[in-house]
Amino acid sequence: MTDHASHDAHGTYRRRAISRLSNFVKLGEQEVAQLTSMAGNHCVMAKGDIVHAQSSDCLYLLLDGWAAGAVMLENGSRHLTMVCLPGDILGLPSLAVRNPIDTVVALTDVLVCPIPVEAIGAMFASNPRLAALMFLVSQEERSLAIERLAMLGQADARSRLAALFIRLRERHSQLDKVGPLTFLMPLTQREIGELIGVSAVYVNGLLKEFRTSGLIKLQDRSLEIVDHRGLLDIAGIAPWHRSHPGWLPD
Amino acid sequence: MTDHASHDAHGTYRRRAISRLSNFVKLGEQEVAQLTSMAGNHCVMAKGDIVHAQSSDCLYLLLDGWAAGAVMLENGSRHLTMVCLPGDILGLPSLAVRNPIDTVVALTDVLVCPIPVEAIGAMFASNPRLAALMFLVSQEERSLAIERLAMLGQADARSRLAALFIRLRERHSQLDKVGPLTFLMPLTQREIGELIGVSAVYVNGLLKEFRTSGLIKLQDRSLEIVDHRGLLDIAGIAPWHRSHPGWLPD
DNA sequence: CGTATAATTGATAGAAATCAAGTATCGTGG
DNA sequence: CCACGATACTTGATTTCTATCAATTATACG
Repeated sequence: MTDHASHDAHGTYRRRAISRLSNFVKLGEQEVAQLTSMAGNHCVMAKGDIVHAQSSDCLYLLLDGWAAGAVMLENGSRHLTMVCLPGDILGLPSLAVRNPIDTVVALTDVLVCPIPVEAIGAMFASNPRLAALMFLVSQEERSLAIERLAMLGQADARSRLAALFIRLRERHSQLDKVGPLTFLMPLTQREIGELIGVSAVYVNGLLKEFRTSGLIKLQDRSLEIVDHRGLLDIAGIAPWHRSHPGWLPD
Repeated sequence: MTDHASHDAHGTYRRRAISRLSNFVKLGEQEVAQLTSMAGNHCVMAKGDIVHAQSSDCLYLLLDGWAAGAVMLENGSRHLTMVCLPGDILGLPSLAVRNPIDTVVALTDVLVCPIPVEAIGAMFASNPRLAALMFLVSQEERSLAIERLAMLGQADARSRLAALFIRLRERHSQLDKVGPLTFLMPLTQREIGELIGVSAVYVNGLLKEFRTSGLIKLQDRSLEIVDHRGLLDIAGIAPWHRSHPGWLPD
């Protein structure tokens, strides 16, 4: 994460981020170009920074690093509602609501591109296919949120932790096709607890259990999915499959 | 709910449903007409029916009655992820994903209009303002889901029940401006439990507590919010405020 | 009027939080 | 290179919240 600026001068990060979008539907050259042009100059933010708050009048395309949607409750605790990986657009939900829910915090140092909201409106007018794609991506994230909601309501902490690892791996492998079973997982135990709704102490015990059961290996912020089938069984979920709708315009 | 068909011949239910959309941004006459025309002939479904499953190739506009997004977990339990009121569009999240999450069940007898997905694609091409509005509405629902997610993860059952009643009242009063503090609330205690992630037995105890504390009155499926401020305090949330963005096309 | 569903109440069990204390681990500056 | 503080992790004891079980009483429904 030291060399962001110079790398992105070549558009490396932008291409990677946009490729995650275009694996939903095929995009033409000029559409990729339009997406690229919507995002302004990249900027770096430090771990712990608030990338997006309610007051902001722009969205952000995450180019590198991990972020998370965060909700601060009045009782003082924080919940992390989703993990954001490169290619995610940050701040969409807050377009519709004035309430200060859905802030986005950087979990690592991150590289982002601001996207003015006017560019979103312009995109709806000028390129309905891209608009529909953004709509679709947003529905996918909503579906993921619905799944987390259901598991938080009805499944125990063990299942929720297994589901977290499975979905993280799936989303991560959209980015880097190589070595999809081992990847950098920079979440602290506290953050994992904030994601699945348990205390950090309890996360610690679950991780110990997962390791001794041979489900995962986790050290130095590197996570290896050892027994994928076992994790699926514990989570009680199926692998995620995007649809490839034929109804998009163009 | 006996006379749906004849009433909707006059478009009463359609106008009410669409008015809930248009309180987000002002819609012109012809836009309302286009929205109305997208929805096909209404049909009635019975309490308990599955309104929308994954395989379906159309969405539904809910005209009357209550429905809910439901997730069936492999452990046999069911979670209700959102309450759907007239004016809600059912089935949007499943546009992006093949997994069979997000079914919609009728909590009462309901009146719905099917909307073919091709009509959504056509709307993106022909009326970007309506498309952006649907995008916005969807982001609002995502924000509501994010809030439920955070409360389920970090707040206790008492807070979650209070938050449920508050948000239900707010959404209900978008429909019927009269008597917003008392309204028909057809959820059973079991369904409330499936919404806030606790057992029906525990819901029973919480309701008893709410009644004796003078927070609510609840009988014959009619809910009265007696102490709104008290509920807000227990829930630890603020009233919901839609934004009125100026960036929509047209 | 019988039957299924919903609501209520009490007793017990289990899941996860909190409290407390201690041990890495790491970046920073002397 | 080491000392230092801050953050992250680990472990065990105790408490709180909520589930489950069991039994009873409404309430609706054909």
